[in-house]
This record gives sequence, C-alpha cells and structure tokens, in this order.
Amino acid sequence: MNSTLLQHLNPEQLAAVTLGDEPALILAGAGSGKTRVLTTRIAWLLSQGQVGPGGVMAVTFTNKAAKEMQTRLAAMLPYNVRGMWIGTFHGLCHRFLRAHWKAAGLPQGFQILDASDTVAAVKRVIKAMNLDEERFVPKAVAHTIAHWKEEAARPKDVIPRDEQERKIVEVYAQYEAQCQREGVVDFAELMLRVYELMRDDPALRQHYQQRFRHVLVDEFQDTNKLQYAWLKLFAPPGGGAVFAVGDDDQSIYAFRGAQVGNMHAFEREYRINQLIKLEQNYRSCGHILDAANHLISHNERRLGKTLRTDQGQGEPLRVFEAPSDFDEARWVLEEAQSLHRGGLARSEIAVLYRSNAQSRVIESALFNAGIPYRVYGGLRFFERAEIKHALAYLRLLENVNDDTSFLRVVNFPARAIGARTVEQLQDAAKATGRSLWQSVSALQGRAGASLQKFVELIEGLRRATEGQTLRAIVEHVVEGSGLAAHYRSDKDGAERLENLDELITAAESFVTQEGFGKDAVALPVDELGQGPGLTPDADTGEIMSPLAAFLTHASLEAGDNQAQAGQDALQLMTIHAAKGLEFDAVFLTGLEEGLFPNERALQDFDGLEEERRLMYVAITRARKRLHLSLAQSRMLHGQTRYHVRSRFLAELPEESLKWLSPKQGGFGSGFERDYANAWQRGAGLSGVVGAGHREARAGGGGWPAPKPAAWQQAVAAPVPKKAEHDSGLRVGQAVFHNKFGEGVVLTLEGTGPDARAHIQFGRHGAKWLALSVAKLTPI
DNA sequence: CGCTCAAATCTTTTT
DNA sequence: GATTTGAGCG
Repeated sequence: MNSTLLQHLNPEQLAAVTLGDEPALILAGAGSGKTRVLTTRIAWLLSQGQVGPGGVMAVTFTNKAAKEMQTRLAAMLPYNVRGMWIGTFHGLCHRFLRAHWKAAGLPQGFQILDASDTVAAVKRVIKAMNLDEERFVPKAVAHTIAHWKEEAARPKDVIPRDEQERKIVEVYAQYEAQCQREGVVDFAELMLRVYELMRDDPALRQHYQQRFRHVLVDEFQDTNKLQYAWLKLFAPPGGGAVFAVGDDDQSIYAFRGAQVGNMHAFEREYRINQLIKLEQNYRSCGHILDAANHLISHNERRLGKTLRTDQGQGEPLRVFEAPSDFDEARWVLEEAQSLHRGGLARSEIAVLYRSNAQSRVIESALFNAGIPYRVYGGLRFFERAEIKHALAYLRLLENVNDDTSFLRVVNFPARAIGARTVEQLQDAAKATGRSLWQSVSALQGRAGASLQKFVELIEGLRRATEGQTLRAIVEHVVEGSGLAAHYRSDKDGAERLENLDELITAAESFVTQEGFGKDAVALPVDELGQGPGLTPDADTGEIMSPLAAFLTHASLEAGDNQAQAGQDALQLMTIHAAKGLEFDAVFLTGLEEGLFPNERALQDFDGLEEERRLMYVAITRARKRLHLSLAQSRMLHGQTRYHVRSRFLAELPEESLKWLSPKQGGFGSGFERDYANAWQRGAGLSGVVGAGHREARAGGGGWPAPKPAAWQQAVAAPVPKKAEHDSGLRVGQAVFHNKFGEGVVLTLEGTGPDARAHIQFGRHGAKWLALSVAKLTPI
C-alpha cells in the first residue's frame, strides 16, 4: 500500500496499525480515528504480504459500521472487498451457516426470524402448551430464551431455579423443536449454531483457525458472552492475532447482554501487555470535549482515558429549558434554522433523543414549518405489516414448512379460514409432528377445502414465478396473493400500496446492487474466487437463489424507513442509532430525570452508569456545536408529565455551558432548602432516585458515592408558573407525608382523580402516590 | 366466519 | 398515542 496512508497517523495510531502478529487491545476514544485505524490496519496487513484478503476477518456490530468499513477499504485496496469476511457478527454467522448448513443440521433454505417473528413463534408455543399468557408473557419468555442462548445454554443445560423457570425451559425446548421443524433460526441461534459447530468439529475449527490469521473486532465493548466465546474459537489465545478495538465508555448495550467485562477478560486471556490508548480526538471542539470528559468522570467503573483535542474551545454548549415539549421542539427548529442560514447543511445537524416516542413532537414542528427532515429508526421498512405479509408469501415460496409465514397469511387477505380452522390444522400438525402445510390434507369438509385452495394459491404462485427475475417474482406475488387488491379496496390502504410498490423497487435494486443475474446464481463471487460463505473446503458452488438472498437481507437488515435520499434534511434519531456517527451540530433533547436517565434503566444493575455512557456518546457526536434542551412538561403515553432537570446537566462543567433560559434560583429559595433538608435527613443517601430498591442489591459497596450537591443543582431552578400541575403541586416542591415524612416531588402526571406524583422520600426512597388518596402537605 | 368498534395494554435502546 | 385484543353484530 502506499505509505502516505501511514503518514497521516499519529504515533498511537501508527503503533496500532503496524502491530505484528500478536493480539492487541486498542482503547479508542470517541472521534479518535478508530475506523481509520481498523481499515488502515487491514490495508497494511495485506500490503505486507503475510496474509491474503481471505485470511482476514473483520467483525462489527452494526450493518452501518460494516458498510462503512467496506467502503473505506474499497478505496484503499486494489481489489474487490466483497469477498472478504467483513460484516456483522450475525451477518458472518449467516454466511457461515449458508456454507455449512448440512453440518449445522439446517435445511438448505433456512430462513431467519426477526425480533417480532421470534416473539410470535414463542407465543405459538406458549399457546400450544396451554400456558397462561399472563404468567408467561411471550415477549419476556422470548427474551429469556435469547438470554440463555447467549449463555450458550441449550434447554438441557439450564438449571431452573423454580417451577416458573422450569416451564420456561420447557417452552424453550418446544420452541427449538418448532424452529427446527420449520427450518428457521432466530438471531441468537445464528450465533449459537456457529459456535457449537466450531466447538464440536475439530476439523472445521482447525480449518478456520488456520485460515483467519487476523481477526479484527470493532466495538469490542458491545460483545456479549457468546460473541466473545465465538471469537475465541476462531482465534484462540495463543493462536490468532485478534485486534480488538473498543471503548468502555461507549458501552451502551449492556441491556441486551453486552459485557464490558469482556475487555478485561480479553486483556487477561490474550495476555495483552501493552494496551494502546487513542486519546487524541479529531472531531470535537474543546468545550464539547470538556463536557464529555467531565460527565464521564462521574462513572466509577472505567478503564480510564481522557480525550484531548488540538482544536480551539469553540462555542460553549447552548442550554435551553422549555416550559413544554412543544416549546422545546420550536426552539430546536429555530436554532437549527439559524445554523442552516449560517451556512450549515441540514444533513450536518442531528436531533437526538433517548426514545423513539420523543420524535413525534419534533417531527410535527418540523413538518408544520416545512423543514425537510429524515427520521432513522422507529418502525422500519421491512417491519411494516404489509411488507411482512408480502415477505411471508415469498418465504412460503422458498419453504412451505415455514409455519410462522403460513399463519401470517393463511387468512390474509381474508379467505374464510378462521381461528377454528387454523386450530384444527395446528392440532393435526402437532399430532403428526409435521408442518401446517403438510397437514392440510388431514382436514376434511369446508375447512379442508378452503385450506386446499390456499395451498393451490401458493403452488400457483410458485409455478408462475419460476425462473422469473426477483422483481417479477415480488410483483407477481403482491398481485397474485390478493394483497394489492385488498389494500386497493381499503380506504386507508394507499400508503400501504405505496410501500408494496417500494418493495418491488427494493427487490429490483437489490439484484443490481448485489450483482445477481437474471437466474439463480451463487452468492456474489469476487475476483479472489472466494464467494462469501463458500469456503474452499465447503460445499463450493452452493447455490442461493436471489429470492432467498433477498429474504435474508430483509430479516438481517430491517432497512431504513425513509429513503428520500438526496434531499438535504435534518437528521432525527435515537442516541443509540447515532453511535458511530458525527455531525457538525447536535441537539440533545429531553434532558429530564425519568426520561434521560431513563427511569426503567435505573432499575438495572449498572443502569445509571450505562445511561451516563449514553449521554457521553451523545455529546461526542458533535463536532462544532452542541445544544442541550429539556421540557418541564411533556406529553408522554397520552398524558402530560412533569419532570425535573436531568442530573447529567449538573455533571457538566459550568464554564462550558451557556444558559439561554434563565437558570434562576441559586440556593436559598424555599423548596431547594427543603429539598436539601429532606435529603440530608434521609437515611438511605445512596439511594438513586426512582430506584430505591437498588440499595439492597448494592449492599452498600460498589456504588458511586451520592452527590447531593449535584442534585441540588439539578433541581435548583424554580419551575415557572406555567408548568404548575392542576393539583397545585409543582415539581421540585417539598411536601410532608404522614407515613413517609418529608419528600420532594420529582414527577407529576395525570389529572383529577388519576393524578399521581413521584416523590423522593429520604428514608423510604422514591414512591408513586395517587394524589386523590395520599395526604400531602406542602412545606 | 369476518368485520367493526371499544377496551385494554404498553410503551428504552436493537443485531 | 398506537397497537393489539375482545365483544358483539351481520
């Protein structure tokens, strides 16, 4: 490779890039050129001639990151990077299983269940087992099963702790059998199958260990237990050169099993003697970095690192406290417009929020003002009902035994196959252990006849689409299934019809993008002669139809929900979705206790620290400008709620903030003093607001010391009259309760008889009280 | 059997 | 607020 690529690296980056064949752990701060290091490292390795493109595996966490890496590498390398093993954990597992489907015990045309398919499948099992859905909530059970899978535990490995759990293990076993019967795998199963295959097949293991001389892992802090174990099979300690890049401060997926501890484990198990830290930030101005450093220093459990920048201090952070979410949205809009007028492209401005539900107000403000915007996340394209219906038909063409798809469309559009008929069919299927499709002939009479007609419909579709292009197949199925007709006759079906049209377009462009010809071809084959998944010793030349590939694409990448590319639009997304991205200007909205930090997150062990890391991620997305805002009242879940300022605001350096709304108060006015008193007198000082029970779990040790001072600041500003609740109470007000003593109002919601208040009592923790019942005296 | 309307429920983040 | 479930009617 040409050496100019190396010339632009700083000493730490250069050291990381040119490391030899040894395992390495790179602690890469936000904006420290992490992706650049990863890609340059790959290019460097290849240029050294020690390893070919087939000998490198690079794993990322998101599709976005994988694509980014591929694009950058393509610009650096003289050959097609498509054939290289660069992808997400799940994407690579899928590739692996397509190559080794036989050894993995899967049918060749196996399909992937997305999150909602998985819940639906689990729900069917629960129903079939006659279990109470109240006690066995499908979503929760699905989550538990996924959790077990991430522990590499099959049903036989789980030791149930009680009767309830014993039943769930039974559901797990049944669910597994069902998936196997139907030829489908869920996300966790993709990982687990590959793990087991590698673990139990020495020849296969040896082959891949020899093949992948270099394994690079991005966002290592987000790996879960199974992913780490998986990694160790491909590149064991002492054997493979694993290049792990991560940032413990940006670990924001613990809620779904990510273990930051993997970084420590890696350091130990791979005997890393020298951890490389990338602390030079190339992204943000001084004030922004100061804020980030200051905030994250409040976390206890860190590997420790401080970002620095050569850029100037830049503008201070602009902070605005709005009376309502509506006002907040209007402020964002006005500030964004002024930035835009100042010469900033709209696409360089991001509006971030903690949860998707918060986008609505902002969207409507932008919409009414006629400002173009683009929302990421939320309900995505392939998750829409009409799209899932169409996909279900397509999946049946590939695999008639896919019961999930069968059930989804057997009576949609309505064709007189009701719940009773389906039930009978399920009974018949269960009795013989066959799929629903296979059991159709078991039913006689009217029901059997209508089912038979459905079978004929699918078979007709299959005959008619044989040998057709992907576009033609999709088009034909949308029409032939009756979906198009159904939505045409539905007065609200116009949008859904448009989406179905978009699906046809997507199918067409998928073929061009993925390089598929008109006929079924092998997976994209590159000039290196190594198609993805088609390893030399595997079933070379295995064929995957364009349709199968398209279906996989649909379930593995849910796709963006709006594809109005080209237009310069404001970027709206959750903070999670913003990870890995950067913008000139960032608006961070909804900085309210309960929202951010999220009250539900505070229930979890390490919840607060994870929320703080999330805040850290949000701050470090900004290059030049950062705007922070909150609303005193907010429409949430259909009712108005009142919140106090997020504690995170009090954890930012005062000198980097510029308050646009009056940051009045200071200490001395009534309720703050009372609040401080109530706090001081309370026994459980280590209690975290909204999560009193954590004290017990914490057992006194390991928790960050309470910071009452910060808290007093957080609630220091008096709430203007505007935000007064109709009960006469205000957020931040001190009250007295006969049983719980003195407390401070944190949140108010509901009206009249439904009015409730979340109140922080020193000794008793935070409690929700119904105002119509609880006797509260303002003090 | 299927459709419509009302009620109940759940709302953090996602490969 | 939005989506899913349930009751009642055609």
